[in-house]
Amino acid sequence: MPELPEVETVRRGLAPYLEGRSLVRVDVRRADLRIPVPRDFAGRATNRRVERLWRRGKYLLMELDDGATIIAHLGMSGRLVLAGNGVNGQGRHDHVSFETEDGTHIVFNDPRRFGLITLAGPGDLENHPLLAAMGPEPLDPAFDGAVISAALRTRSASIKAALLDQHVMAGIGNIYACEALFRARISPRRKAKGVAGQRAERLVLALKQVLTEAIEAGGSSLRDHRRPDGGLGYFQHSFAVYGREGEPCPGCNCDRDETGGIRRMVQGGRSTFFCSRRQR
DNA sequence: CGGCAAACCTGCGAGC
DNA sequence: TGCTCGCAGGTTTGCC
Repeated sequence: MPELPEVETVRRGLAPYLEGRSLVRVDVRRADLRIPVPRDFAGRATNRRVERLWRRGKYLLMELDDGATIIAHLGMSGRLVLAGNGVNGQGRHDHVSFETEDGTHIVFNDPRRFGLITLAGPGDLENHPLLAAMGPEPLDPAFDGAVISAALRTRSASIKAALLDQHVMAGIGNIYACEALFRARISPRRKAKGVAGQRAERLVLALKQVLTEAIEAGGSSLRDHRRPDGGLGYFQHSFAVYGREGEPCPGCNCDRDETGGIRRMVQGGRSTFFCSRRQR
């Protein structure tokens, strides 16, 4: 499910229930996620207070009062939801659950188990292998044309592939890569190193805008994404190209013919949606 | 380094 | 109704 806006939506939804609260009970019902939940996970998290719920790229991070940090990634199908919204903590794919001191139950549910929950000890987060090499946050004010140009300058891969590479920048997935390239009018086939100057400026602006708008809309609910309260995001209604193969291009209104309309191609095994007339 | 395919795992919709 | 196929928002690994 989750790219940066969806993870940020989850963070915002859960923060009021977690920040400043102690975890009085932690249950691991299934530990064989993408990387195994550590054996001592429940013991190390129980009776710790959550100081801060924050996000790095697509990772949700729960900083605990002993300096350790719970690391969660939702993979393709993961959810972190408040119990009671169709999830009770006992379901087939309810793998980990947390209960806070005021009786709130939060459940990590992930049918495909591409997600993970683990824990970094005090001081270990910065060097944690999952996070250490991650690129900059696209919504950081310091993320600008110069930063993105420097990150892309050495990359001969396509710009679409570069956007999906979490070492280049953090949090972009297939949907927002397609949407940002459309807004920036850049061909997904263009070499990443060819995105500099004005193109880089347009791309930075497009990324910031599409991510911000998506967060404001509560993310995109296609198959799996739910807000922590069970509610739907609705940014999917604002997609310009993603999943719109065969439709007229909303930018130039070109219709489906030799050169126009929204087309789908496969890059690196992932679908790319684009308008070859508008994106160069 | 790059590009690609496959692997991880389950569910869903389309088509027959 | 029921089966098979293809596809899915992510990431890693291995091969050429």
